Amino acid sequence: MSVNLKQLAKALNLAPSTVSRALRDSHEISQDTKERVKKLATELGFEPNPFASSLRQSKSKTIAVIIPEIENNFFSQAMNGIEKIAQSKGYHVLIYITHENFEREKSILHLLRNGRVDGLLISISNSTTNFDHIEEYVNAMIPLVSFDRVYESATIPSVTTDDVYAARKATEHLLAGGCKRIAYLSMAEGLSISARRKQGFLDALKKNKQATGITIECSNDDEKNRKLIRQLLQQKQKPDGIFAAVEKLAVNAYEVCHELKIPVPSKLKLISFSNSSSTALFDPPLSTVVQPAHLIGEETAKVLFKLIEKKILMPSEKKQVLPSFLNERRSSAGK
Amino acid sequence: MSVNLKQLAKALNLAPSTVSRALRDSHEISQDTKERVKKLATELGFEPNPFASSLRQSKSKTIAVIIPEIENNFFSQAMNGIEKIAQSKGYHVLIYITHENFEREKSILHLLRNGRVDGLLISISNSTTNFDHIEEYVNAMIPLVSFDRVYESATIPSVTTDDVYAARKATEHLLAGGCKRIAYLSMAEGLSISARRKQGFLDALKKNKQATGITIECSNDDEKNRKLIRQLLQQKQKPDGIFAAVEKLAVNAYEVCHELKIPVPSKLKLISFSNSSSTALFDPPLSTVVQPAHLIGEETAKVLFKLIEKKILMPSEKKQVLPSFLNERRSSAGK
DNA sequence: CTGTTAGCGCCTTCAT
DNA sequence: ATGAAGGCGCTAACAG
Repeated sequence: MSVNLKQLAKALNLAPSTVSRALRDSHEISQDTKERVKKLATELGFEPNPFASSLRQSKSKTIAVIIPEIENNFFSQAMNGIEKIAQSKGYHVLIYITHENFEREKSILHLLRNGRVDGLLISISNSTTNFDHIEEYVNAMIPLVSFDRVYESATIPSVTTDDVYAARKATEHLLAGGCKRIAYLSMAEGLSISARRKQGFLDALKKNKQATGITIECSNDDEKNRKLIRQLLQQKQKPDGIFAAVEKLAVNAYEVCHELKIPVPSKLKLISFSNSSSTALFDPPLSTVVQPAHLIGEETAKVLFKLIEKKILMPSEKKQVLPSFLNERRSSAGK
Repeated sequence: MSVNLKQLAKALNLAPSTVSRALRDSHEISQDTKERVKKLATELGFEPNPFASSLRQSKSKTIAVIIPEIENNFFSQAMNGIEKIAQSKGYHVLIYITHENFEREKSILHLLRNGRVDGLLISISNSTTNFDHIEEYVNAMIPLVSFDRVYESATIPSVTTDDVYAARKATEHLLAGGCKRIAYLSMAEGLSISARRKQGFLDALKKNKQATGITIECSNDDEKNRKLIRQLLQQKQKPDGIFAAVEKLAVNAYEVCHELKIPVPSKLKLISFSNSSSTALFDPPLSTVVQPAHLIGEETAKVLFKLIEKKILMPSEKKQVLPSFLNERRSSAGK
């Protein structure tokens, strides 16, 4: 391949150790040699072999990001934020997609327990029920931070949004618009996040005695979801409001509304968690609860780097909660 | 950290090399020892140090993906396809986002010229005009495949869609719907892909003498784009059709149409390149040219792995062209 | 079938 | 301010 330290040293009539120090700006090298070394290094396009230095220093300058999916605005925005911080720190980013598969998540984590990365960021798959594979990292003292879909543990830092609050606000918004019977479309129970959003939904209803709530468990299967929603909207006691826990389900709901020609928002109001900006162009424009995904990514990465650099975390950084934003649009407009 | 090969060997009363071979299923190790070794290895949770073996074998089992952005359905879908193939091959994936910045692209490529990865996939930034940094890889014999936004070079394999054809088809679709004056909204000239789409647009118009075309150069700035489109739609000779080269611009066009209350498709027909499935819910549903992004990702990765494994590429694999799909929806419905 | 030896390229003592 | 030597953990070549 290309030139290595030894060759560079020979070309300069210096010892490899001197060259190594010069390149790393050691104070015990004369200004003169430093310049000489750096000049030739760039000329020859020298780049230190990352494996040799990782092996020697046992650190990789690499982090891993493990996410359930990437074709999802929330995760791609978070990824963007993470990559930005990592790049600014001179770190490399490995990406792993679990496809919501617990076994895959386990085996990826297992794979990374060997020093390949200096730390990892994870958003947990929705099929994950056991957290031993995460606990292992705590024991192994490898920095790990979880975000959004977090593992609720005292020892692992996390960055989330206040899903309970946001879901309550969204539900209250529907109630304020006059909804009396609201359906909550949820995805994958067992996920902390899903439980929290449902909690907020129920909290809002509890405080409002005139309204009732229904909960519909949906899945990743669009066809099945539409069927469920179709049944929901065709029964005698049909809802006048729908709160979708994830954008995908709002899309399914829209599809059914279009199909059954149910006027939104006059007969049915809709709101959903979503990070897609084009929901503004939906027919009608979809009201959304937007999570600060990019910021979540940035903050998660920042916390990880503090851990990697062995800095002390402020108490507020250990469990960071960022506010979501309610975007009121026509789909939930009051009468 | 955890246990290493030497310790494992000592615990088994074997030489490190024997253990190494046993774990890699070498044919010259007895079934008996293999089992003994593997048993203890999993018991102790042994994972070989990746840097030591990468250093020794000078291969990293890692590829890099360099893309202009990730908050874009095309790229996140392509990424998904790439990651899928890489995972099936047991490879790790490093992700780098250039944010359409040429300098960043250059420095990332520079950074990777040292063996950190066994090969790379790149989709070129739209501010890239010089390709020396790519040529370097050809000279260094490091496998590199470009996709979608490719560098047109005889030596570098690529995977694209037939943008000329797809753009021509989309334009012809507008013409068939009765459009006489079509505006083409383009992003970032200088990009091969943009040039190709424009070419297809012009080709279609050339064959149709009754219609004329206008070209509008847009940018990444939504505000400016809307202003340009507003001007376009308010002039005396306004277009009756718009073809957006990227989804972002279609969104801008929709925004302006809503704002100016221009009825789509009766007064203005719209079509756009896009990989967002929720365009079906737009008001009105947006006609799109959809690229097979996931497949492009898969194919690109497959070609890269053939290169890495030093397999011969079939002629058809060197410059792979996959078909896009025209999704006719209401926004471009004929009168 | 298993062990011994050497070295991948770098960084870090320890000398000078 | 510079050099020499050793070793990070693994694997491949060479013995036996």
